Amino acid sequence: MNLKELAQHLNLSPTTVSRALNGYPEVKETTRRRVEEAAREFNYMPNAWAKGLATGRSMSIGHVMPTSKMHEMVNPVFGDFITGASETYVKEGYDLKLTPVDDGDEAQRYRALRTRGNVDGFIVHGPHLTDGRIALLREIGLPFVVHGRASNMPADYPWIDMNNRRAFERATALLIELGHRRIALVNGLEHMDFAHRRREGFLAALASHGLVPDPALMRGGEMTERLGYRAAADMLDGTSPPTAFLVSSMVTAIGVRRALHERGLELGRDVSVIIHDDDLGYLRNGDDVPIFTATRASVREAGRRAAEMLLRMIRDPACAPLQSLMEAELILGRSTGPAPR
Amino acid sequence: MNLKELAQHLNLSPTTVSRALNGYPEVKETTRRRVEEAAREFNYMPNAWAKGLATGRSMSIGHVMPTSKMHEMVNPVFGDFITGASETYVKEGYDLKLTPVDDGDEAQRYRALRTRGNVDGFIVHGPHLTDGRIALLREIGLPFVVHGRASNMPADYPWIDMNNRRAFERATALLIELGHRRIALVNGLEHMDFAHRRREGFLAALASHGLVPDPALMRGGEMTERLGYRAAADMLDGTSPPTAFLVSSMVTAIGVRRALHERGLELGRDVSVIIHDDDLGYLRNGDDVPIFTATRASVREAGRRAAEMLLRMIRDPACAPLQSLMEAELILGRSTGPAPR
DNA sequence: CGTGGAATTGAAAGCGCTTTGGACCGCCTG
DNA sequence: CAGGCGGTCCAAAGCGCTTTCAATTCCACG
Repeated sequence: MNLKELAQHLNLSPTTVSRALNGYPEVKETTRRRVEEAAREFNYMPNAWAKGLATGRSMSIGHVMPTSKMHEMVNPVFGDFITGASETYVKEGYDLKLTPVDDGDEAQRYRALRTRGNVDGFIVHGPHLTDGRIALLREIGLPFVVHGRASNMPADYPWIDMNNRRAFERATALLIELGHRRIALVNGLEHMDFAHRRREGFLAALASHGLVPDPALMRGGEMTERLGYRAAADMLDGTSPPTAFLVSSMVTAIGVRRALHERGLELGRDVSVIIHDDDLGYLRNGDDVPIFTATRASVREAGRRAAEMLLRMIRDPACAPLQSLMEAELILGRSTGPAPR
Repeated sequence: MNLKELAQHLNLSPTTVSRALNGYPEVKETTRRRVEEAAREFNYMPNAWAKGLATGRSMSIGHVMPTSKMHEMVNPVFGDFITGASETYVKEGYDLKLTPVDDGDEAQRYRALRTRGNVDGFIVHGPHLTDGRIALLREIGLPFVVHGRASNMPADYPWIDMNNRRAFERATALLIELGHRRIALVNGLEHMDFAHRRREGFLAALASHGLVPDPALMRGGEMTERLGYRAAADMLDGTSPPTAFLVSSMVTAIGVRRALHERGLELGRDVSVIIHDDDLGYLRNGDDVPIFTATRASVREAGRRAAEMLLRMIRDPACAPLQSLMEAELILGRSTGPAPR
């Protein structure tokens, strides 16, 4: 059943039916109802391609995930973000188009999505400190929102981010107040912007308490269980082991915990750990009582909001670049305690 | 730059240019080259909407994720599967369209995707033992591939699955051979087909060794860390605790490990654990030496293959339903050992 | 009653591509 | 030389929708 057939059934012109269905004001209320009813009855739905062709809008959003950075991107964070974004899209009638892209032809690919006209906007995932995609997308001229920021770029693009710096600064300060002096940082890959900011927060807190950072207690890498295990193992077996860890992800912290257990150390008594918790659906930080003390911010919520921002910018192209900073909450679990003497 | 403009530049008709670009035989070789060159030069790409409208093919595949089963679906397995599928799609010029769907209007939504004509096929995620989507999709008439199977349905639809039954049967047999008699199963949600099959495999192995399953040692649920912890804690504190665990996921096993450690039990010595390992990118089961003894099958590879099957069926609609069963490999890690006496 | 403006509806021209049904040309065959 | 036949190319008709512009109807009002 297409528009023309539906119109014939109703003894109306396609014009009127189209208008009725799209909420234009110049159609009589009774006609509109008649049309809507018939549309429901025959289960009519406009053909997306024809509509896209006629309107120039595609009603879909491109999420481009770089595959060479796969380890970083195809991770639960990505999944949860996408889910959040989808919740918004589905409400507004948008679709989500996922495009993996090999690192080389990134520009090529964005342009293709543009000129083939099949997305109305982009979400950019996993920005680096310096990230060429921002200039590229601006040049391409389609609305976009970056999940995260790129510290080394002029900050006049649209983004949504969690306040990584503040979160890690607060967490570090908490550990210091608990008496810890040798605090380790197990971070993500530090060319990624979020990890860089976390480190800044960490360093700022140390500095403001007059502590000198020890390079031996800072480690960055892909946030795997293994990284946590290795980093913790090395540090704990070192000459002057840390009494506390700041860990960038739940998964990594599990590795840290493994190293602790292996050495007969008890979490929260012998060694304190604070993690950043993205509040992922399937990897919860305890239920009633959090296992880990954590800075927490829902990445799913970020996805929802990013999508809202993007849609708003699509609807109103004149709109200034929207930006949004989310604060993490600091929640107390059982993994922190006063520094052992 | 659109087709017409390109044609004018070349002093050709749009017809010829279109044919040249789409590899039709009735265009002179020199003309074709001229056209291709110009297309490259002006960076011409056909408008996807127009093309879709004209051809009736959309060059995109729908992945529908049910949001009420979110906990099960939006998990790393889903992410890795998608990644694998994308690798295939991108090679063949397809796009991946992600649609979350509220449980109620599932049928509605599939139909909408169909009649609005914006996908050429579906991948079905997370089949239940009895799953209405299969009949629905068949009725809708678009090609589809199910990731997993639905045991209670006639098996004449296209699917790709891992041999869950065999994997768990082998794993159980291994534990029995190591002398274990009280073996616990910490499974996924057992209305999900994969979990059901795993349990069958587990039971079959017990039976064929003359062992009687103990309901107190079987638990199913969402495969979270917490499930593993709770299940293990309860069972270990019970009247006759198990000496070995069979665990359906890496994440869950981490919870089991936590319970063990808390009780001063050592993995592989006091208690053996075998997991199923989906070989996820960021949650590896060790590197050189696997931490857990595991049945392993790459879910990403499954995604790749599922996509290939689907594309083949799209190209050849007369093609019989493709089906593919992948075997898991059993890898020995450090989490298993002879039963303590 | 006539009239102008608002309300309502339609005809038709795209949107950018594919594809059908020729047209034209050169060349081979009988 | 007529007829036929590949080899190339093009004009034009869609695909199903939106949107501009114009037509028609309906009323209120003078």
